Amino acid sequence: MNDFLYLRENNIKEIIELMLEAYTESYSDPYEILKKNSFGRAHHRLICTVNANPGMKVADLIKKLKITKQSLSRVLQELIKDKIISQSKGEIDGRQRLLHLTEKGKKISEEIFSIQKERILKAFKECDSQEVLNFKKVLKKIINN
Amino acid sequence: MNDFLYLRENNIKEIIELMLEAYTESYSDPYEILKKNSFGRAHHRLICTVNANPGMKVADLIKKLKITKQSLSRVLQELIKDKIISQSKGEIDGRQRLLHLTEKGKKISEEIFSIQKERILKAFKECDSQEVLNFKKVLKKIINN
DNA sequence: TAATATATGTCAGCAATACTGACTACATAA
DNA sequence: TTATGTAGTCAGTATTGCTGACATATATTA
Repeated sequence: MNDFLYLRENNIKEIIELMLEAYTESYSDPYEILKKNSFGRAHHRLICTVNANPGMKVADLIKKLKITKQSLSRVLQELIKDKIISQSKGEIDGRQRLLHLTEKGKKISEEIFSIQKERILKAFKECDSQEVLNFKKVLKKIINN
Repeated sequence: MNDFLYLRENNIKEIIELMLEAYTESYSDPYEILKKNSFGRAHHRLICTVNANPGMKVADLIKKLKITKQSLSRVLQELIKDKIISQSKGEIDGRQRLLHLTEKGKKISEEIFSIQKERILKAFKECDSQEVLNFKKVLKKIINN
């Protein structure tokens, strides 16, 4: 018996397309809230990433978002000016600027999240815990490469 | 016993961020091949979606990609001019333009896919069939809302 | 200490992707 | 026939991304 159908080209191709769809849907859900705050896709990605990695340095943010420091800078300075994100000097390496969400930033992040959560929660409620656990495990494997 | 930890806010928040990362990584892998053909992110999304939904109509493509018809048009016309995508008049409804990859389009799509596949295959090889099956199931649930 | 390397920031210009609004052409449906 | 739906187009603008060049502060190395 062939137990490796899940490694077949057609299955992988389908999954790659499903990931595009799931991402496009999930990250367009909070469009209105973002717009209300004059934020776009770039701000969203930045807020979400800093929220998940408090205290990360600028270089790491650039690597994760896969944009140049000049592209990052425009959006980051906007968010710092709006007091959504704060910077602190690295204690070990004083050249680094460590990024955090401010209280205001956390509040907006929660608003955004609460919208995105709806879709995910609805999906997860139709699944059991093992299925969601496996979903998360595979997601992580896709990233760690 | 609480079997619903997987529905908790922090878990969902983490997964939303993982989806952003996995998408960003997966869809930047084939950057060089796209660049070689003078294609960008927009062309990539379009090729991937038409490949997964041969014969889809323009309106459906707009809905899936969540862009305006004007934004779509520029990129679509480029791909039609380059003979990557072809249009045919709908047989039932003559107003529709049904989209297909040409032979050339299928070839490029395969090239792109073969690069993206590497990451996914490597991840899947570290998982068993049930885990991948569950991953796909949950992805689909996230989309169908 | 002096020279070099690293992390970050900034300025200028350009390219790609996306938006709105207005209008046209054609096919279908009422 | 008239109204509606599908697609295409033109013009202008906003956002997000890029490259190249240069500046500043801090850390590391010779």
